[in-house]
Amino acid sequence: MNEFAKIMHLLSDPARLRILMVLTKKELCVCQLMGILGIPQPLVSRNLMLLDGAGFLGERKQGKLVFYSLNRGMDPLRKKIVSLLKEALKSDTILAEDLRSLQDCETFQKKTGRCDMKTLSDFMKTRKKVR
Amino acid sequence: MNEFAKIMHLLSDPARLRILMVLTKKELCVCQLMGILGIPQPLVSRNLMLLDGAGFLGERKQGKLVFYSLNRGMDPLRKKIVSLLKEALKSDTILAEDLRSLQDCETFQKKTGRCDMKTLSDFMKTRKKVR
DNA sequence: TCAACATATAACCATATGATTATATGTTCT
DNA sequence: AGAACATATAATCATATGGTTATATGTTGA
Repeated sequence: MNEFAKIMHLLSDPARLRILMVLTKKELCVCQLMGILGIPQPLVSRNLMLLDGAGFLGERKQGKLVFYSLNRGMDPLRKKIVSLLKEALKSDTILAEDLRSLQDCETFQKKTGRCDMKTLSDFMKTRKKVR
Repeated sequence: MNEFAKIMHLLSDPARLRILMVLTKKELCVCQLMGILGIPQPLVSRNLMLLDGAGFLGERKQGKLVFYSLNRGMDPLRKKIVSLLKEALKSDTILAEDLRSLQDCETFQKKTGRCDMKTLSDFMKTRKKVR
């Protein structure tokens, strides 16, 4: 009961929901998540730790970067929860915007080959203004 | 996104989860819930209001008593959430204990025909000691 | 080794929340 | 109408949490 309540609480924060949903689509590092979601780095990190600690994520280090992704080996309950989230947020406007930002971030990186916080977050800011 | 996060938060409290799960089995009034869950009345009331306000419950007044039950007309999302809760808490020990208390409460009321807070909550206390 | 960078952790504050106590509302029965 | 009772609401307090700022850790490359 209490364990399940804790999972629900974990998923009661929009920032964490957004992170989880974006990671559903693609493995991402912290700086990418910052840029895509427009959330400050310590907050992204902490929420990643929380989601990771609850068994939802996996991580992979590559040099300076730490890539987070959906944990492949989630237990059935968590899998069901993630399915429910996807379904529930299928037509969510904020998530839709996040996924567009993800696209933009990818094309930017393909062009520039860069993944540094400053360049990326500056780019994402201008991008949001353009729209 | 934010609306969904609010639903998650609603379900992040053990007391509310217990209330919702017990109401899954049977329509109950506030005093019955008090006795079964061992939760003080204002807390039961407030949590019922919250669950009701979020569309999970229906209520029916009968004299002094207010009976709450699962809302039949829940939207598909909420129905899925409730199914998930049932599944997730299928073998939860606290819920199992609550359901036993529900049984005891029913047999007590069949015998005595009473549903008053004092008698019921006194009985439930002795019952818990007996076990 | 030092500088630059990505990420993690710590410290802090304002706010939100759950639990409790007290009180109000509303119903039944005499 | 008044007493007894069931439920709802208000007030209060301690705690937990999200957001922010500052700092620490760890990696890369000069």
